[in-house]
Amino acid sequence: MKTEKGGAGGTRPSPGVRSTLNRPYICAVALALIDANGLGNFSMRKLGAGLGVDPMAVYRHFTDQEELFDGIAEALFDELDVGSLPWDGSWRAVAEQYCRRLRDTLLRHPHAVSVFATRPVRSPSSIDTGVRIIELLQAGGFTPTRALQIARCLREFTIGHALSLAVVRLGSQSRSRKPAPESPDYNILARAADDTEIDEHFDVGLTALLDGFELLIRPA
Amino acid sequence: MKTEKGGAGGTRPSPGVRSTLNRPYICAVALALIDANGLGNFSMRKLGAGLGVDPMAVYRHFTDQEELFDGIAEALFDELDVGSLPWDGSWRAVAEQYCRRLRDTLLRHPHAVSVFATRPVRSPSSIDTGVRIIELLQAGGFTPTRALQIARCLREFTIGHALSLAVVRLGSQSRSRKPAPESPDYNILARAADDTEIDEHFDVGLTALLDGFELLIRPA
DNA sequence: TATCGATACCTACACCGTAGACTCAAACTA
DNA sequence: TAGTTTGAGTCTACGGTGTAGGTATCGATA
Repeated sequence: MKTEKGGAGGTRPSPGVRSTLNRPYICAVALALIDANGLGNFSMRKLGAGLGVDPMAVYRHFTDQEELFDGIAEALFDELDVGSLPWDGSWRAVAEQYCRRLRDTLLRHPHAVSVFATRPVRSPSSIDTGVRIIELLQAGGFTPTRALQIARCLREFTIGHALSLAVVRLGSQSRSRKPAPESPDYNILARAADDTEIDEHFDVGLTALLDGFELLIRPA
Repeated sequence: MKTEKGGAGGTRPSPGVRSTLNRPYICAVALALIDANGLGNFSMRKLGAGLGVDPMAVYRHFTDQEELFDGIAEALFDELDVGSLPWDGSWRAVAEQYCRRLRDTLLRHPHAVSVFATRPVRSPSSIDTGVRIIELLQAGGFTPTRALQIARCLREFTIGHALSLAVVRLGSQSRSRKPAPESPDYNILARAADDTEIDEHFDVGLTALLDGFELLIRPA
């Protein structure tokens, strides 16, 4: 086991025998492992195995596990494909689509949501997106300060929602199930919950938030 | 070191020489350790040391670390003191105070926010609070389904905000600082950020959210 | 006093992140 | 072409982790 194990490189020159590892590819494999086995079952050693490489090889490309996780968060952000947002439309359309895509992307990787939620993403494309959204909000009539506040609120609501949903979905596979309707524990909360899909409230919250922001520039 | 080490019990009968461990006390010590040293430096062994007890003693009271963290989350929730919320006031007043207190409590324990954010809290007092808030929302004119959705949105926004803020505050102690104003990286985002305290937007978002919800029962 | 249950202790195991020294082939220099 | 450098990947090893399983000790009960 020396030089075969083909497929270590994403877009590297010599495609034949063995291209070198690179950050995006390592992140993609790490994310796939987390998706498949859960964050708790992820380790640098298993990542090495998944890459067909010595565990320490990863440390040539990332100083530590923390930095690897930063890379995974950036990969998740890139999966949004912000470039295809309706940048020509209203601030509201962009904000809505941005939040929806962020939510959908995160929920596609429920085991990795907490990785994304627990660090600030500072990749160029992420910063650039932030700038564009704020410019759009300013063009829509918000002050610079207000625009920044709104952008932060939207992001935090969306991440909070995705994290909460991922936690509930993954937890209900192994944790306590809900009580039967005859039980005294079947209270008003449970009854309402039975009538409500657990993820239906995102639209409600997002709309409320956007409506509320609109009141700031167009008072009723 | 056998039977002294006084102070192992919170509100236990025999206060003299050595009372037994109990869940609330263990959680309180664990939380204090996390506050002091960070989540990454916490371990069951260090908890044992902090309690003045063998590390395995904790396993008499919690089946594993996960369950201990569940207990910590419950302890954080209890710190809210939901009993003293203005339950006689409007749904809006209660919702606002609830979110504010949740936020303040979490930010008092920045290293523990992710512990709270990554599990559903199912303690009786937490469930009871959920029920009361939903009843109040229904009394305010929302349908049961809508009430549940609103409660979830408020909770998720608040947690998302607290998590994001905690991450930024803790991260900026050791991570990259912001660029100087002359730098080409000092873009519109950084400029707006300089004029905006990082935590000033919570009120903006919360107000927008509540305004938006109000539109559902009192259309403009 | 004898018994028992709960509580805390101890040992040990498998696994973790990663520091530091290594091999070895490709790339550059003379 | 011969010699050298560089850098990716390997190997070993260390101190730490969660926790399973067995043991000792103490208070309450019979």
